[in-house]
Amino acid sequence: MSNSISLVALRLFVRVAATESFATAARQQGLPASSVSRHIAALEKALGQRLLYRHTRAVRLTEVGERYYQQVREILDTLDIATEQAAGEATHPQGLLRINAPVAFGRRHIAPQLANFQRAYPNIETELTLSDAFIDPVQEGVDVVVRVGALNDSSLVARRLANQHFVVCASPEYLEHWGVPATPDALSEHNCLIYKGTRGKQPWYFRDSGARKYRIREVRGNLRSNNAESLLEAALQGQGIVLFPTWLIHEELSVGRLVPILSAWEASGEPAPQGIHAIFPENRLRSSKVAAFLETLQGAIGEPPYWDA
Amino acid sequence: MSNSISLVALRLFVRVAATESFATAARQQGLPASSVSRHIAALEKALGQRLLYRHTRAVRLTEVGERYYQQVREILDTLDIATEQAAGEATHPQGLLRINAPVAFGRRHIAPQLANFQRAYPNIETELTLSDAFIDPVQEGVDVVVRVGALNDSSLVARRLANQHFVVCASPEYLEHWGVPATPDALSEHNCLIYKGTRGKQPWYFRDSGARKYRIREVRGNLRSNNAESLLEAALQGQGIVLFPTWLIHEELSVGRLVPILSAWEASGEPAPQGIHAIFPENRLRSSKVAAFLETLQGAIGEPPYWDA
DNA sequence: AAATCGAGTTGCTCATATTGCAATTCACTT
DNA sequence: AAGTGAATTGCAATATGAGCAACTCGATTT
Repeated sequence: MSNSISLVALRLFVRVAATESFATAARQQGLPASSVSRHIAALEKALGQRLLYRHTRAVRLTEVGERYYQQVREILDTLDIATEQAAGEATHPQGLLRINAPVAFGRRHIAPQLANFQRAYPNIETELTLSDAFIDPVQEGVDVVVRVGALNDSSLVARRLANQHFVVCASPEYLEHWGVPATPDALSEHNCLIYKGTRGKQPWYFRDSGARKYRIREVRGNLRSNNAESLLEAALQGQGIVLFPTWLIHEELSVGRLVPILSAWEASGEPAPQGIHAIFPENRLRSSKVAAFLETLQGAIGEPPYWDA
Repeated sequence: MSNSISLVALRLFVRVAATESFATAARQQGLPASSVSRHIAALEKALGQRLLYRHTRAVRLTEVGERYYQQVREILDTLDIATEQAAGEATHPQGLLRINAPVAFGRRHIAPQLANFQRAYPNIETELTLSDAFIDPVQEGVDVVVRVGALNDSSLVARRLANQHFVVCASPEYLEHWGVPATPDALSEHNCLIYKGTRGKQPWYFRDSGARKYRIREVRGNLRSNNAESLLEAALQGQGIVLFPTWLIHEELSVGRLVPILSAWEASGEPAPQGIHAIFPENRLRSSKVAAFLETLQGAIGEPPYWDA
C-alpha cells in the first residue's frame, strides 16, 4: 500500500542506491545504520519487492530498484524544489548548502568568499569539503562541485565560473642565478618543475601571442610531483621554473616572490583553454541556495577574474 | 526543513486543497479531523508559510498554497505511479479503484460488469459511487468517472467507451390504443414523455437515414421529468412515447415491453452524436488499475456495444 | 436577538512506531 | 585462521500520531 510509505524511507533509499552502501547513507543522513536497514526493509515490504541485492561487500540495485531509484530521485528533487519555493526561500534562501571543491582552488578562492556569502545569506548553512578526486554530486549528495579543467560527462549541468590562464615563472633568486630564458626553446637549459598527475607528466604548451594553436615544448627538471603546492614551494625557494594557472599563484606574483617570464608567448598546461566550472545535478539548477551561491561567487571572481586583473 | 515533512501531511494537504474542506478531506482519508488539522499545521510550520486561509465557512488556498498544491499533486501522482510499477502491480494490479458513474448507466452497465472485473483482478478493491451531478475526479479523489454526453473541459483525459444511439419507442399497449405514428410529424398527435433537465426541455432531433444534419421536431406531452427512469416507468405503463438512448432501454426492447417506432428515421436527444466516456486525471492514464478496468469494461461493452447488437 | 449548527482547533490519553545501542551474522581480507 | 567492515536483529527508552471530547468562532435559523 502506497500509504504506508514514508518520505524518510524514500530519502534513505535514494541515498543507499546512490552510494551503494547502507553505512554511508546512514552517515550522510545522520542516522544509525540499523534505522536505514529497517526503513529500507519497510519500503521493500510495502512494495512487496526487493529493491536491493545485499551482497556482503556491496549493495546492488535490483532491476525494479533501479527504475524506482531513478523515478524517486527525480520526484524527491522536484518535491524539494517545490518545498523550497513554497517556504519562501526563493527570496530568503536558507537551509544547508553542500559545496565540494579542489583543495588548492577551494582554499584560495572559495573559502575566503564564504564569509561574504554567509553575511549576505545568514540563513544558509554551508558545508565545504575539499578534495581533488572527482566527486559525483549525486552520489555524494552534494549541491555544487567546483572543478578545474576538463569536464567528462554527463547528466550534470556545468556553469563556467572563470577562464584559466597559465604563466611560466620562477623566483627572482632563481632567475638571477640562472638567467632569464628568452624563448620557450631556452627552457631546455633550465630546471623545470613539472606536475605529474594521473594523466602522466603534464606537458607545457606555448603559442605566439595571437597564434591559434598551442605547440608542445619538451621540458625537463629534477622535481616532479602530483601536488601542485609542493612544486610551488620548490619554485619559491628558487629551485626551478614552474608553469601554473594564475589563480594558483597570483598572490606570489603580485608581491614579487615569483616573476613571470616568456610573457611574449602564451603558455598553457592544456592543449586547449580550460575553464573553472561549477557542476551540479540538473535539478539543483533551480535551487535558490545554489543560485545564490553561484551568483555571489561569480560576482566575487569577476570577469576577468580578480586574480588576473 | 524539508526533512520534517511527512507524506501523509502532503497527501492530506492535497485532499484539503482539492475539497476546500478539512472535514471532507478527513472523511476521505478515514482520519479524525483533528489529525488533518495538526498535519496541515505541521506542514505549514515546516514551510514557515501559511498554505490555507481558514475562513469559518470555507477554506481557501493562499497564493503559495496554490502553487505548492499544483506541484505536490503532480509529485504525489508521479510517486504513486512509480510505486505501483515497482510493486509489480503493472502485471498484477492491486489496490483500491474508485469509480464514479451516472446512476442509470452505472446500475445497468457498470455494476453488472464489476463481478467479472473482480474475478479477473482479485487484488483490486473497487469502490463504485453513482451520482448524476458532474464529479471532478481530482476534487473527489476518484480514479475514473464515467459520463454520458458532452464533455466540458479540461485538464482531464477522456476515453470513448461507446457511441450513444437513441430510439423512439412506446409500449405495445400504447401503440395498440393510440396507433403507430408513421412520421416524426405525426408525433404532435401523441403524448411524448420529455426529459427536462438543468438545460431545460430536451428537444427531439430527427434526420432521414443517411442525412447529415438533425432537425428539431417539436413534441408535447403530459409528463416531464428530470429523472429518466420515471419517464421509462411511465412509458412501460403505456402512458406515452419516449426518446431514449439504447443503453437505457435495450432490456425492455429485447423482451418487447417497448417497441421501437419511426425506425426509418434516426432520432437523437442531442443535436450531434454524443458518446459515453471515461474521464480521469491525466496522471491516472498510466495507472495499471485504471487501465485494467477500462480494458475490461471496453471489452465487455464491445463495438458496437452489446446493447445495440 | 438568541439559538443552533458546522467547521476547525486544542488538550489529553493511549497505542504504536522509531530510535539508538548492543549483539550477531556473514563474507571477504590479512 | 583470525580479523574486519557491513548489514541485520533484539530490546528498552522515547517520541509520534490516533482518537475522543471539549472549545471557539462565525454564519444561518427561528
